Amino acid sequence: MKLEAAFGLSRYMSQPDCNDSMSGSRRGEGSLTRIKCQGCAVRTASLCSEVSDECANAIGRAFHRRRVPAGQVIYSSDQKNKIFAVVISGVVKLTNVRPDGRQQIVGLQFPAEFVGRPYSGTSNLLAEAASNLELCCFSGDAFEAIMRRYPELEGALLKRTLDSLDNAREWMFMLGRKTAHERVASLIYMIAERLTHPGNRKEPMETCRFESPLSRTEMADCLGLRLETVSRQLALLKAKGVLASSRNRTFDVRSMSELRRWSESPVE
Amino acid sequence: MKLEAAFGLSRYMSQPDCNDSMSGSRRGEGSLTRIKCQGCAVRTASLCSEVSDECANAIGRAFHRRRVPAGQVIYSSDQKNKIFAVVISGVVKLTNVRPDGRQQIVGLQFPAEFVGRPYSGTSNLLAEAASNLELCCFSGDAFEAIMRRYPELEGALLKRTLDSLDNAREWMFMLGRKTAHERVASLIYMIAERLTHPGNRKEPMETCRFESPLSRTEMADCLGLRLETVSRQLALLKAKGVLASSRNRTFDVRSMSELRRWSESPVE
DNA sequence: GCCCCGAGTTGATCGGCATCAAAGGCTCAA
DNA sequence: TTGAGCCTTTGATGCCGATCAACTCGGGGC
Repeated sequence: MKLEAAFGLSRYMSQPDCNDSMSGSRRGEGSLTRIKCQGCAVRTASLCSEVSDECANAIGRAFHRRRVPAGQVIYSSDQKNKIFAVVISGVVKLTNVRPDGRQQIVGLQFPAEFVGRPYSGTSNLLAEAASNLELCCFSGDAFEAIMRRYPELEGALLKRTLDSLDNAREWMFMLGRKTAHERVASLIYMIAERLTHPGNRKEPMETCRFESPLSRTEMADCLGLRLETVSRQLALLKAKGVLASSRNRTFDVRSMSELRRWSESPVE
Repeated sequence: MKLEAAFGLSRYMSQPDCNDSMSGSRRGEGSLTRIKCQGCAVRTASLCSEVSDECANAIGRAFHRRRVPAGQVIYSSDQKNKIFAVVISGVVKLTNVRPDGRQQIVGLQFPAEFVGRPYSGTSNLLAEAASNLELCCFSGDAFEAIMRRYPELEGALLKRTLDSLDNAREWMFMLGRKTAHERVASLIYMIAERLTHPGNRKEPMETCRFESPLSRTEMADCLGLRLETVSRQLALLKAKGVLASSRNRTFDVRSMSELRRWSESPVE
């Protein structure tokens, strides 16, 4: 018997704010979590995999699945009710937006990664669905209660936050010191790597093909460039044979090693 | 009787690698930590203030004080023995350096802040003393042992790591979207704020004066600019009356509110 | 088929910061 | 006092990416 069927995609409603009716607060024996999470595509890579069974059960009792269409806001700093989530599929973008209209994408959360800001900080970020999403969501209260009860969860979050910080600092180098050509190559390389190996870091395939979660404007907002510049640099990479010509959002990487090389050498 | 005297600056040796002889592993009753940490300038703001007495005692038993002269490396990614520390005084810079010579400063750690990367990640950072430092140091083994024994420490670290991530993301906006003029104003504002209010965030004074921990080259490496550009933008800020003319590393801010305004508006 | 609309591409020009160059100022030592 | 060496400032010029503008492409509605 396939347990996935009972929790498969067909059960999700298309309304963005509807919760899966099987989730919620019904008290469960230990095996409930096992059943609920069995079909989860990211269960071996997400933070749930790092905590004790008891903590995992508490998580299993509190989450609800949610689908979010591309473009919809997941949270913004001006709303009070916090939300936390693990990305099941799709990509979340974190944007720093200013009153004068300038904006910078400061983070992308891929499947198995965590979304949300515990201990409300000073940051002023907007989290949006870059593509259609499936999320494993927690209300702020529920998640914080679990965190207080199971400090090990803080440890798991700490590891992931440190990884995010490493990523952010790598990105800072790009924003401060790389040329436009390197930036575009870096972004495509990063997306290819993280889309094809969610959660863990393996050697990437030499060729790959994927749908970009980002438009040209969004790529530019990631890279500190304008969309015209992104477009030109993509044309250059195609001319070099690193990318194959394909439709707008479809990327066809012919050589990941070449792409990586271009992402680190300033000359054209 | 002044306890500070017993642990005052006069006891520090000038050799960078010498440890304070009073620190170390002598088993202590609860009050030992209280005595050792009593004179600590950052004890109310650092992460030690957020943990239980028992955990604080374990920390108190494990640390050693260390002075580090400006310019010296604290840790680099190629060395295996890890180190962790709380900054007592001075500023630590975290630099992302590449083989081709390009570099970007991706973090500054001020007094009361934490230095070190638990759970060794993928990042390739160099931590150096930007100014003369006093550190409260832990060996990698000692610190990780305490962390395993007292998970609450992970919670305290999580809070600080999340704050660092917020800071990094704010900095990413600067690197991606601000003009040279805004960048220089942002940096001076940030340094002034953090130097004059170590640890906590209050409204800054309208005027202030401080010694910069950074040379022009280092400021440029923070901002993704060249040192000549930094110099020109500083001249502009002086011409506007936001900064008063003073010697190279002495900054004399005449109006923090004006400085903040210039750090957010793209026009000159 | 038709138009419309938004996203992306390509071209022409502009401007801000980098780059190259030289001079000023401070510290230290002889 | 003088000169060396380093950091910083200031000036002249050039280039990369921004900006403005026109065009192409593809999809959807009628």
